Amino acid sequence: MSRRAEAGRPPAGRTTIYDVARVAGVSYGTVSRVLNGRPVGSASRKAVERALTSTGYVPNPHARRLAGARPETVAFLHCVPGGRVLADPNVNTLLLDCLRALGDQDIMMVAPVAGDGPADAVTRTLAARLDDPVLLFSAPRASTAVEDLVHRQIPVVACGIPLGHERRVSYVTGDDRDGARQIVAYLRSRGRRRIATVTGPMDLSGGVQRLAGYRDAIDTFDPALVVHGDYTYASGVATAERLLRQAPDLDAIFAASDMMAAGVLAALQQAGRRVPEDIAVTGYDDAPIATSTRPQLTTVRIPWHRFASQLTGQLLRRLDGDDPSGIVMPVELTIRGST
Amino acid sequence: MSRRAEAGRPPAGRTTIYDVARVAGVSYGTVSRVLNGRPVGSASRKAVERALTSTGYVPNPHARRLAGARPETVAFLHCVPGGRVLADPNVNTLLLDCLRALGDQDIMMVAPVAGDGPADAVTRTLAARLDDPVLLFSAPRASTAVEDLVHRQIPVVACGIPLGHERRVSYVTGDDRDGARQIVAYLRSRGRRRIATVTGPMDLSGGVQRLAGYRDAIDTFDPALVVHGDYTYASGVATAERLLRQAPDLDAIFAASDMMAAGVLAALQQAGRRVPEDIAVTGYDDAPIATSTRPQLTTVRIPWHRFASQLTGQLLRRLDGDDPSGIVMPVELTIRGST
DNA sequence: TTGTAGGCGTTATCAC
DNA sequence: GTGATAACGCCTACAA
Repeated sequence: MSRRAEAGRPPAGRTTIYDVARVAGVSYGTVSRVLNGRPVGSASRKAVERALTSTGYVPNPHARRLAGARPETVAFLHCVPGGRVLADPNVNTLLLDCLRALGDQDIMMVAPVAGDGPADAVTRTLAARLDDPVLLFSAPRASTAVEDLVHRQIPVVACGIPLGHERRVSYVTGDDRDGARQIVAYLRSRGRRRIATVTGPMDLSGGVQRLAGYRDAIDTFDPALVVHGDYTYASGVATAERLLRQAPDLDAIFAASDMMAAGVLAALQQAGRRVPEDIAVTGYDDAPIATSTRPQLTTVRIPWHRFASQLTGQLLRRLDGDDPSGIVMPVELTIRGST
Repeated sequence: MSRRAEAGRPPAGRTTIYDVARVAGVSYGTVSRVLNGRPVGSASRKAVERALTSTGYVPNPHARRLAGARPETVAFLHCVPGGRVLADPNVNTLLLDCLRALGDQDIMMVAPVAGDGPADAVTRTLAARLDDPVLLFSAPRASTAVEDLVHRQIPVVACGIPLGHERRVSYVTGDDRDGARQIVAYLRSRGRRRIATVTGPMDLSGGVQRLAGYRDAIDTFDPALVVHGDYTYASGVATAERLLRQAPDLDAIFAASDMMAAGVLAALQQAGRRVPEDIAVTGYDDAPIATSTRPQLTTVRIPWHRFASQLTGQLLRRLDGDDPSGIVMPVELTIRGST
């Protein structure tokens, strides 16, 4: 006796492939073939299609997965504290593009919902129960969540290099080191000599690499010219104030994100310094805000659309069984009024 | 030959219940029993537990579902235009509570991710691919998404009465009609005679019922005293301005949400009307904002915590196979300075 | 082109 | 208590 019957109320089981087969007068194999677009005689095909709509058949995704079909949903995981809100415009852009591309493949995106708490703990909890392939954003080096996902053999594609897991998860990243190098070199070419930098988080590849590029390009390294931010506007304001105190003679600030650069701009204005006359300012990302500050930001443009398409490409490849791999996108200097 | 093998790389199949059984030296039935907390001899149990950790076993949720196990994830569906952001503080509160309660049952919550577009179209797209039980917020009367979910026999629990589907989806709602009645009656008892109302959307039960309660409680109905909002602050501002124009002699405004009431307050101050001296204002919900306006809002308190626990209760019952049912929560008047 | 036997990893129901 | 053994719904070789 089926459990459903045992439960004591109308069977009401969803209609299965078998029901459809019976109605159509063919074998269930044929129905499956129609469902998967395999060659089928036009007579049977027609019969099946009729039966399909007349019975209101809906496939059971679990049975599908169990039988080895490709996952039809991917999870979007953003490892930021209080991470439910998509404050990051870059992520937003990427997300929309990916959504569209995945939709074309009949794959939907889903985001695990979490309460509040320490970022890593929350992320880990979420990851622990995930079963779908994961699109990963902002995973810090120490993330135990990634560890867990990899161990459970869940395909992961990261945006940016997943520090500590470079070989086990696929990723797409901009060439951060080169971008930073370019922009700092440009500042020097314009005569700037005391160039400070506001870095991103040092447990994210972007933070590390953009700092590395900065060091590549400057002449002599002065610790007083380096302060650490977290990509947010607020941290741009705070770090700029600190820089002005500890290195009042600086003549340029390279912020590792446009959001921070905007904060830097605000702080400088507050302090009565003129941009770019007294101090040149640059950002990174070419986010929407880069053109709405005043002056507009010189920055490094990341090709977001191609970036997104590479991301979904990586994801689809992993779904098809390919091994993890990394892709580095070239970036390009974009000069505006802030320098 | 399995597709995995066919793909030409190490099988690497996740460890199954069979593997565990082999390692533990018991039958896989026993492993399953341990996994599900059924009675098992302490010797075997110990062996299984050891094997479980030594093999790093992780259950396959699809197989589980297919075999009839209870769903371990529910979907959170919010039918608002551009619905990704949780701007609504009430929803937020409910969500956190539900999250916790469901977590206790080892159920996780997931939100389908959508791009932009007309609310109903987006919602429908999302719903169409959902397979988990759904926690539904703000579903308008005409929602085709609900139609689809119900047809596919997916358990749905709504917050508020799902107009048009009252009998086929479970719900929890506050007693909106009674709440509105109470608050308007209170206004009258304080001598107010020209009482206007800013309603919620008329395709949501809250909008309809709170208006009905208003009509129950007033003396004579004057269409000039009724304007429609959409629960947002902005609509509170706009509708208040309209009311002042079309009924300059009003002496009270009952807004169907605290957010709108806050907007009304702002508009009245702008217009130079004193609250409560010239015009009394009330809200609905007892949202956080109700105590941060000035004056604070007289409002109708919905017992959010009990509400949330009823919501998850309804959900769990549906998961256990119970039929859909509705629960109406009593509400209570909360008097503050705005009246 | 079409039907049929496995198998995917669990749960639940049997006998033992 | 414990071990076999059917489901669950679908996909895919393989045989016809």
